[in-house]
Amino acid sequence: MKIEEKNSERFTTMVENIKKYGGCPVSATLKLIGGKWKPLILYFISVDVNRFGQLQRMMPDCSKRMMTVQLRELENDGLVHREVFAEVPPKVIYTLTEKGESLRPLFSMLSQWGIDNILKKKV
Amino acid sequence: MKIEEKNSERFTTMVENIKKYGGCPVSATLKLIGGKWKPLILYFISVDVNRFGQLQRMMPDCSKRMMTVQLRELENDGLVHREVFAEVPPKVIYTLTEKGESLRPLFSMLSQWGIDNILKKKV
DNA sequence: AATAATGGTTACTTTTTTTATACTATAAAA
DNA sequence: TTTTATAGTATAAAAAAAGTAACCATTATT
Repeated sequence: MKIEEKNSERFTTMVENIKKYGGCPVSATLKLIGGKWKPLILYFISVDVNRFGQLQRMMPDCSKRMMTVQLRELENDGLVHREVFAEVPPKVIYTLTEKGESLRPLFSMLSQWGIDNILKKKV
Repeated sequence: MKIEEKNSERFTTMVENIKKYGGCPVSATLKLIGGKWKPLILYFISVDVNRFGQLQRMMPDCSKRMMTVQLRELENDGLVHREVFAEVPPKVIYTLTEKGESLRPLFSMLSQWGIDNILKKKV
């Protein structure tokens, strides 16, 4: 009897999820929030650093192009809302959607895990 | 008064973490678990699908090379332990380290969020 | 008349990730 | 003696992600 069979009851949940939904739900989530600058962008928007230029000043290592690309992806994934004002010079305000807001507890766990398991070593 | 100043108290936590630890703790965590096949590999190891060939059979779309690369990264990051038995044919068993085990609640949240916010749409 | 401010876009290059294919060692079993 | 099993390596090619730099439109200010 193979281990694959022996333990089969133990991982039906995940395997069934994958079959049922056509992919791993964890990977799917990580795909949305895992972009190089996305956690930081979402975080800053969540504390009302919500304009393109403001975000850039907070993240000087993120190029204009990357900022645009990541913001557009976040928008397309429904995590961020982009509101354009018909003014000159242009004014655009980014806010979290409800879906974006719902990530808060997740981010808080990810952050704490990172502090406890990765970053603290460097102190 | 700029918004950056106005809201400064509101995001000192994250900004201070970044300064204190030299990076965003969320990004740091995502870097460890965000590899294309890592969630699935960690999951299968966690349910004792713990040999190279078994993992391959469970994830036929992950090439041998990718499997090796991801397993080595997980090992180097201290999430997975690799035990080699001096047998022929070779026998290697992968297990979660304590650090790897500590990811469980995180994965459970990531999975639920993905089911609720991404995958359910496809049903 | 030139400059600044905002929020980008476009084209091109470099870097990183992923894929594909072939190859390895050893002992046991057919 | 050829095949099977295990757990990988090595090398090159293709694809995806990220970086760089120049450009754009409009209005107000200098």
